[in-house]
Amino acid sequence: MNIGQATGLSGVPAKTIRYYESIGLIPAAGRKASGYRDYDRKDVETLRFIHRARSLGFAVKEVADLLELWRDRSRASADVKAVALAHVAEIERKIAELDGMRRTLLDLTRRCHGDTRPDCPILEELAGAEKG
Amino acid sequence: MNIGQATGLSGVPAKTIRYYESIGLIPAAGRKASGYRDYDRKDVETLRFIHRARSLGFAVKEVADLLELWRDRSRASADVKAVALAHVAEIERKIAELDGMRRTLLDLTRRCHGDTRPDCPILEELAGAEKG
DNA sequence: CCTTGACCTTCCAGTTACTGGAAGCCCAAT
DNA sequence: ATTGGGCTTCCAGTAACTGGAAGGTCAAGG
Repeated sequence: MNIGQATGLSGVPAKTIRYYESIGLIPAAGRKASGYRDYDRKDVETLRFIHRARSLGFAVKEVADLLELWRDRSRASADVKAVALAHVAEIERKIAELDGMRRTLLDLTRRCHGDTRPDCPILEELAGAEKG
Repeated sequence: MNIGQATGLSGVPAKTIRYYESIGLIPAAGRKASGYRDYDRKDVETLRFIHRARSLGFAVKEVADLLELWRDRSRASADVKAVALAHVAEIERKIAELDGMRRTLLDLTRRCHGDTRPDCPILEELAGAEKG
């Protein structure tokens, strides 16, 4: 099938599929006589795997690792679980960071009256607070 | 003062200060006879403002907007508050997205026994689930 | 006076993960 | 024959820096 079909079945945009090929995340697709890339069901399955892994926030490099684990029938499930849990920890770190920002901002906005007057604690804090 | 001093007082790395200058976030610094950039307390104050805004997750473009609001003595505090609240909403959107990933991953890892056996629900879900 | 080391300068390149766009070929249908 | 998609490659741009090379400046020590 053409790249457009693979896109439809996998959810990965054509441009992104070509990009993945260019960085070696997926092997170079076969070609038809026309020069068009040719995909089969197995290729689409791989693309779907990649699409899901990316949507769970795994970096492309991590997806490459997961693909390897996926193809290695002899790997221990503990290896996969370790990768997943490390990623969860990273996600939790990001959430904590964002939550800190959110709290600080909400605190600042609560103290800003938000009317037509010019004085604003938000800017004052950004300008002068010793903490941050 | 030299750029190194400005870095020490503002928390913004020298390379980043030069970068901010190159993109126009801050005006070009004055120069000494030697060609070294020369900063004063006001410059450092601006850099600290930028540093804090960035640490709260504002994009550089948004920081530029905040700097303008900061310098505009006649702006309404409501304008500043609107920017801050919009940013809070964006942060909350990101947190929700990350939390969704986290939940899914924790669900998968709970179902993976994580021992030396090769079968692993994590990879199986990535490979085959219809949802994701 | 000379050297040493820290600090400064500019410029180029790399990072992450795509995405947009231009120029041009291929294919099916009218 | 011509239209309209879909496909090809390649170049460039995005966000926000960061690393590194080559070389100028400055203050201190001998």
